[in-house]
Amino acid sequence: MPEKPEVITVVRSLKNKILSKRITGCNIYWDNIIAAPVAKEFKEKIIGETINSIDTRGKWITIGLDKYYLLIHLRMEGKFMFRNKDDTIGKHEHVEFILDDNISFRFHDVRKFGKMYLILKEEAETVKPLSELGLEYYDKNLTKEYLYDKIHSKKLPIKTVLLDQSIIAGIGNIYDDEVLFASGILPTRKACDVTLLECEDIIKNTRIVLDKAVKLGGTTIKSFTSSEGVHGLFQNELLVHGKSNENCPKCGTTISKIRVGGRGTYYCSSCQK
DNA sequence: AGTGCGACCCGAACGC
DNA sequence: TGCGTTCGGGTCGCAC
Repeated sequence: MPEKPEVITVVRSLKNKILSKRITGCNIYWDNIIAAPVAKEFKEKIIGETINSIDTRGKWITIGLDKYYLLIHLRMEGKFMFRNKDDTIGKHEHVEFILDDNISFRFHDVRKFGKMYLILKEEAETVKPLSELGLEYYDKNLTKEYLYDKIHSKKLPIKTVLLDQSIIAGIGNIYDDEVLFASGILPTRKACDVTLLECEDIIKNTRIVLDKAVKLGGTTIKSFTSSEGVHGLFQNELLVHGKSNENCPKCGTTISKIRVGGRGTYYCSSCQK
């Protein structure tokens, strides 16, 4: 499930493939991937635009065109494929951009959960989805005071609150578990019971865990590959997520699995308080 | 306003 | 073996 480190990895691998190319054609095979504007309009507007930049904002890929930003969310299994213009469309290829070198740049998503928006550049920061996003994990403004202020009145579990993209953008289910383990905090603790000092720990560990994951090219579990043939290595570094019935690497206690806010959650009942 | 939950999807894993 | 059922994952939008 692409979270921030995986999205950064995808963007890195896309840069030398699509940057400065012009979009000469667009085909949409599953309309629901296109969140806005409607598919027909999306297609008409994007043709003729040049790809000037590629970046990330939260878990969104932000592709800077001439007049628009193309925003792409991979959700669980979205990935990109490069094919020749006339190659057969695969079962899970839902959107196709023809580039001016006759390469077909395709969005592949088994679950069809991915989303794309085409938004006027000047509106990008003020309309959904980017307007709803909180701070990046590396943002200097992400301080313990910021986090404490955002969460100290919330009764939801800390795990759930860290998944809230309007507070810190980019943490998903996997890194959430890892950050809370590193911080020694039970995922079920109410956010309002988390202290200022613990907020500092959470931020520090978020930076350590996500930076390391970025260095290793993200986590490859299930079907995530950043782009064709690109595999991350961070799955080897996971300490608790997906480790139910294995031993805690710190104390040897069996790792527990529960559901928190509907999400599979892994933790050590001895190390996390 | 804050919170909870169904919808969106379909392959894999599971149960019988 | 083969069938039917459940699960998971991020985000949106609706209901309370």
